[in-house]
Amino acid sequence: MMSMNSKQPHFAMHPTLPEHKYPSLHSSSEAIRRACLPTPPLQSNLFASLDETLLARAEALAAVDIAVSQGKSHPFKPDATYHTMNSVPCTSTSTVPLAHHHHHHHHHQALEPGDLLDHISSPSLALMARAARARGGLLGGSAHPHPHMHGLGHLSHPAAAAAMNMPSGLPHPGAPRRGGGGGGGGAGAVRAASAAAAVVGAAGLASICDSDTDPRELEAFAERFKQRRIKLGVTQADVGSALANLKIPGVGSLSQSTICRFESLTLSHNNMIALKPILQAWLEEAEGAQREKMNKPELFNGGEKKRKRTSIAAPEKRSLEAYFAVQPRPSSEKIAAIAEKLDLKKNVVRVWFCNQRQKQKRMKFSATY
DNA sequence: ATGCATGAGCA
DNA sequence: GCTCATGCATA
Repeated sequence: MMSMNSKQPHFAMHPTLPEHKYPSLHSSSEAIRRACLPTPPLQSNLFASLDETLLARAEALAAVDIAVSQGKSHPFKPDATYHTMNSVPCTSTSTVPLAHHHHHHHHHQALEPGDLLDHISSPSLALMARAARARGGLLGGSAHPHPHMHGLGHLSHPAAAAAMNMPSGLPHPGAPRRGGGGGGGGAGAVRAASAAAAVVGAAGLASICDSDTDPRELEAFAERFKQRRIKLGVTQADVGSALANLKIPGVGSLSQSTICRFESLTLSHNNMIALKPILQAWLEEAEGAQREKMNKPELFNGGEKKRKRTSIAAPEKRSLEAYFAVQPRPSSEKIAAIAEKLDLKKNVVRVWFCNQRQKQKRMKFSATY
């Protein structure tokens, strides 16, 4: 009972590419908070059980974290906006990889994690930190052909793999556009599209070149895109649904969210690279035919059930952040414990951690220039 | 503009 | 069960 999608068949091509991901870096607030995350004073002293102790400490940490953030005037803004500005001479031509950054270090060692998370901890923490760092740091124009490290490489197709040496992007084919209600049109499938594009290369969209992978180029494009889009008087949602009209094989529509994220570079590097050619194609089309705007009056459905967004209250969120600082990847048991402690559904907590991790990986590099 | 969520593919 | 790309629902 819940979502039924099937609005359209998913394409079975998995483009997937195991690219690497770039460092994450979020910017502002997060960076700040991390930077300032001082040593938590640890004031909690009431423990009943191990879990309780852990939780209490983590929460205490959270409190500290908050205090610090607030002091800076920032409670905690997740992904901030990066804005790399252009302090760089932009040499976006192949060979010029940018420096990347792997700044990914947290330092909440002030409090011993091991201490906190007894079971999980110690060794695992080190490992994870390492792993996280390993994947980070690339991007830039550097062509670091990572075979694929963690679980990302869905490179399953030899053909695709062979075809793509460059960053292609879009990993999976399936499209989760269920429920339809909403807003837009729902039908797209960019992923497949990009796969196709990648494979076919210059067939339809622009071929992917080194320059396309340059973060600076992406940033510049995103900016131009937004500017021109606005000039055309088109909303993000309009762009999303209009993509389906491009009839690019495999490319369907995208949501306002995605367009927004593209413009603000709140997407992963690979995702940015995959979407760029598609949006560029739309932009050219739209500007070419600036006279007609198509609207798809395809409104439909009226009886789907709407998803209700669960909202995690501030206090709980703070606790979660504290846990996250100590252990970004809690075990199932740990998640269950946390969920119970915070009186949240386990799945909600699990998803929260997933999303948190994903956020940390978004583009928004802080330029290491 | 973002938070919470789904779902595909992979391990 | 994770990662990733995306999306609905919302503030």
